[in-house]
Amino acid sequence: MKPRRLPRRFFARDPAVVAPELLNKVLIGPNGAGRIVEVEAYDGTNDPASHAYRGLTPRTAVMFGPPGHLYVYFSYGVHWCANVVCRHDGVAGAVLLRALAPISGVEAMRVARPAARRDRDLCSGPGKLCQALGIDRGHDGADLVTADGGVGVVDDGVAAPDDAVNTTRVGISVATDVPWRWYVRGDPNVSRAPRRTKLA
DNA sequence: ACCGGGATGTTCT
DNA sequence: GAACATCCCGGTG
Repeated sequence: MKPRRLPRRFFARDPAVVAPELLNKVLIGPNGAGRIVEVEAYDGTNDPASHAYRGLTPRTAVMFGPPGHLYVYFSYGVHWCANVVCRHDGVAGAVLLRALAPISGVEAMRVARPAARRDRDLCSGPGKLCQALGIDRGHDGADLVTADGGVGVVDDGVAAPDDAVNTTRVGISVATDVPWRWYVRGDPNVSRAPRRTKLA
């Protein structure tokens, strides 16, 4: 099947519906492309873990805009993380892209991520995949449907898995019991669960 | 393998 | 000040 960009209406639904359907779609960035193998849904209205939960701020404005755009935020003062904006204009929601299986541009990704020892380390985390693909602040608000800023999501004919693992989200401290993380079963690029810091 | 700690901007209390 | 949708490196077993 010839690759096609996803239509706007694909994104204009609840993030928890869009997220598992994004598995096996292809994210294109400045440095290359990768198959989406891990995602998390964040609902801006009812979900205290969402950046948009407290309302519209300069940082979260993109999430309140039209669906199909990229919401890019700066994490821990070090990394960029990329989300796909969902739902309709005025209602916030997003899907965090957590891991990719590299497809093309692997050489450029290796240059962009010198710390990656193996190719499976290139895109196996939300900060890693942005560094590998060259996604940063300049892509916040970019339209994935028109691929305006060099970023886009396409369907190349690989269906979303019907046996994706559905579990709780990673790295948050509220709503930790909500099962809004999905990943491709057995894929080596899926991020490792962060080590629990020792509690007092 | 596991663990501790550092980096470091933005947002919120 | 503290928390944060993270990642990397170095020490120890």
